[in-house]
Amino acid sequence: MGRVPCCERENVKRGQWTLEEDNKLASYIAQHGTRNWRLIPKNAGRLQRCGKSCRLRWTNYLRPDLKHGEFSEAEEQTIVKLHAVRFVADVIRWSLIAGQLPGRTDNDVKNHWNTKLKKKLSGMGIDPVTHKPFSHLMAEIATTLAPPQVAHLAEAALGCFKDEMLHLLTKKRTDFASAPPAVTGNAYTPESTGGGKEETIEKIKLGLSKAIMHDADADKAYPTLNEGFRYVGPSYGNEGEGSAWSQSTCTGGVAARRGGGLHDKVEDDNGEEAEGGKAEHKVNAAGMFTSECVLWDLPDDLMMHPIV
DNA sequence: AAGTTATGCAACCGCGCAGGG
DNA sequence: ACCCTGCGCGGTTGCATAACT
Repeated sequence: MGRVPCCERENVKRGQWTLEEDNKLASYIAQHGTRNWRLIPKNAGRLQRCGKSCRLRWTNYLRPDLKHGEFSEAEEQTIVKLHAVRFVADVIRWSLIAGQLPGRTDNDVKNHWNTKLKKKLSGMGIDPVTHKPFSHLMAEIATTLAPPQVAHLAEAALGCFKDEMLHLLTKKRTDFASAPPAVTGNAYTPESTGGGKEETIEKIKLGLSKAIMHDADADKAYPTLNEGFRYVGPSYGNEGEGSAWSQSTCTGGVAARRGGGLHDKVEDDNGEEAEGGKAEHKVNAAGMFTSECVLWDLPDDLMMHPIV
């Protein structure tokens, strides 16, 4: 037996809400509150909406305490910080994150994260899922694989990267007349590069290897970027005044660095050692962010928020 | 100016949980 | 113990608009 739908599909309007519908719903809720969403559409001036739709419209848009418009820099930083904590806890609860931002809904926060903040972090060379620099992740992966597997992985990744770069460059119609192989027209195909793919991959691999083998100066701060965003945690590499390239390629032996690994041993409140597992992350989420592997300078009140 | 692509937001979908009967 | 209902949640989709060609 399937799940009973929340409402009859017929005679139920969908899509954008009109001003009239908003007014009906808002005035009804102002008088009667939000008990029993299923009955609200009928009672609120015969709204042809299902109760669930009404609830969403109210909670995400019509509530008088909601804040609309751009997210402030402080709000963005809070989202990123809490997202990092939630990741460690294995659970991203947008509602809890939104709870720290008065006037913002979980939907707001989620959308802002998906459309802007993820790109922002990626642009900084930081993986928005793990909140670690891409270089660090690559190094971590490399340490867990046998050399032939690493080579295959690197080749595959670089092939994708190269294709993407060429796609972008040709799309922008950048003139690389002096940089063979020339890409003719703006219809890029791997073949159109004149067979230089293997060579290019080899060059990039060589460059990567050099970067990875480079001696670490691991305590430099992560580069400050534009738009007021600053990663305040420890450095994962030896990046300096780097471009996105230097951020993502110069790992500087970070694989051996302790503290940021996904499977590092950590201690709980009783000093007992644990390894792996969800509970471990929950217990140590705050601890991790107040120790060497701190990613963001979280204030105590945020850190102490229970992780569910 | 017209067509195409990218972006951001609002809304929807379906699952899981909690509480009541 | 089981079923039903309401609600909350995260993931996804659809659409309007901006940006680009």
